[in-house]
Amino acid sequence: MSSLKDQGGVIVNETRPTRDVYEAVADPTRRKLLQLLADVEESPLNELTRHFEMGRTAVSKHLTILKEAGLVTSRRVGRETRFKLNAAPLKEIQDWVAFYNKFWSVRLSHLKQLLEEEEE
Amino acid sequence: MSSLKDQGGVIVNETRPTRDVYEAVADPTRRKLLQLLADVEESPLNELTRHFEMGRTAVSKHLTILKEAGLVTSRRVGRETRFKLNAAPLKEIQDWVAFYNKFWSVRLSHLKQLLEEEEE
DNA sequence: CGAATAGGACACCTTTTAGTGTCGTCTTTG
DNA sequence: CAAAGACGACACTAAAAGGTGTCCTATTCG
Repeated sequence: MSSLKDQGGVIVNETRPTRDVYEAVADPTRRKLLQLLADVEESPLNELTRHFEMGRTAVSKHLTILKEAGLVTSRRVGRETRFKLNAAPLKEIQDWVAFYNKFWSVRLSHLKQLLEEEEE
Repeated sequence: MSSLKDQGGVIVNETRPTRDVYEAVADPTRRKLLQLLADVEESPLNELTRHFEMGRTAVSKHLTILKEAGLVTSRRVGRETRFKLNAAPLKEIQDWVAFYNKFWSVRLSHLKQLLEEEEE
């Protein structure tokens, strides 16, 4: 499924993302996985699973989804599969949310005025 | 339904969010709704529905979810219900994603080196 | 007033999600 | 080399998500 093209180089672990990054990040378990991988920079499934109250299979599925979104890469090392964070796709979310920044700023300036008028 | 507790406070249109903002934003339809509301600043269900290829009921459900996440507020005006953007809860996402910023920055510094070696 | 418009409230359906457990295979290690 | 460890691949399940259509009530408007 995911082609491992290692041409001289660097990561290239997956075909371009097949899964919406917003969706990938919607689940708390998956956010926690990203967090864990941010700390250790590489970790096998077994180790990751230890931090959750669910089975290995479930965690594996979550990691698959993260991979589909391009948020993690994996490589086999001996009998274990090591996962690694790839935060780049999160840029899409950052750009998206940045647009709305102005709205909650504006809102705060209106707020004082609002409070002096009334409440609903 | 939604209690208006104004205890010394601010905004206050809904009981505190009962729905994960990440989840609320995971659906493309709901992101488009936020977009639409960003443009017009207030719009009735009927008008919003016009921009989608789904029934009024479906759009209404999406708006309910956005409300539960605190991302929109609504008020009845005559026979219509007008919805309004409240972007503030998105701050949580912004803060969250900001943390990962450093990871793709690091990546970018590797990129230049990468480009000088080859391209795919 | 009566028709049309806007929308809430359900009941219902199909697909996806998020889990589980089991089995087989490869890798390590005593 | 045999047992244990780490996974991938299924098959399966319960619940949630994302739609639909229908009915009923308020509100507007000719």
